[in-house]
Amino acid sequence: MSKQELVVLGQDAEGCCPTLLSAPMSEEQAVDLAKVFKALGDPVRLRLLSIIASRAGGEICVCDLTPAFDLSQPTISHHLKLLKQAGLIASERRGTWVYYRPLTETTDKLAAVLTGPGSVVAAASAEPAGAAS
Amino acid sequence: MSKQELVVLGQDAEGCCPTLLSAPMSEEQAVDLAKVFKALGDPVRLRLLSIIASRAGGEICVCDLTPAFDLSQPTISHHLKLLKQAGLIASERRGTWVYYRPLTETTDKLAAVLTGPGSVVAAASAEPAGAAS
DNA sequence: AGGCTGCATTGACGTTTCTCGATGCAAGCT
DNA sequence: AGCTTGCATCGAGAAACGTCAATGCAGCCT
Repeated sequence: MSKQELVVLGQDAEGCCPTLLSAPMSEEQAVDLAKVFKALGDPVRLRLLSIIASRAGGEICVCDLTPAFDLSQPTISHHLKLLKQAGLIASERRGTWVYYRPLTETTDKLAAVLTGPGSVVAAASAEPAGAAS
Repeated sequence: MSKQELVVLGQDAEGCCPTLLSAPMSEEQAVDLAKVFKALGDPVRLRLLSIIASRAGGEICVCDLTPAFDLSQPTISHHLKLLKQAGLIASERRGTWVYYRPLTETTDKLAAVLTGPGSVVAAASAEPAGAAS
């Protein structure tokens, strides 16, 4: 149970105001947030996420994902794992195939964190949705 | 002139729709976006940015920044450089001191990119502001 | 059962990143 | 001029990361 999906980012432990820009953040907060941003800090993972998220049905089979890259299958699998651990996507096995779908709660929260108090985009509500298993 | 500040993210070369989640992104787009996210993918830089951005006057001297961390001065300087190259902060020298200030255009655009079409936070306008120099 | 296909895990290798002490440079001081 | 202070740059060493071929495992199909 050492490498679980990050649930953080949801409950802002300190008590309030999910934002990077309005107040100095704690070391702990920073460490957790950095994990998610780090997951987004790679072109392959960014493209993977964008492909998964833009999928009409809301999910996509790995078998359709792998051929979109000039990379080996284990490499794609590795990147998917990191995205999953960051709480950005979720997976489900159905028969022989594994399907991935985006977790928009996480990206929404990230967007809120990036939105300063004086910003064009006002930080909308951002209620703590109960994280799934 | 090899290591300039990233201006990207501003003009979406392909033509439209600054979002990660509504359509697959090009390799080029992904590479540029990844640089910014990578800059945010470190706890120290995240805290640096949050301290800089939450500063009332809009700017802060490096001399006030360094003692906030258990790191050497060169290390802080290095992280500030990366944040600057990512277009997240800007610096100005005044006399002996160097002051840093946040570039909220960049974080705003990141937030927009992270906001999917069906999201709680609607992708606000996001008109292509003329990029500075 | 035996074999095949889809995906994850392992182990290895080269590259990048983070950190430091040492040094360099610019600006203000005596 | 010399000294001191604030910040950046330069190597160097350790750790983390991205990638691959090889292997493992689960679920189908004869």
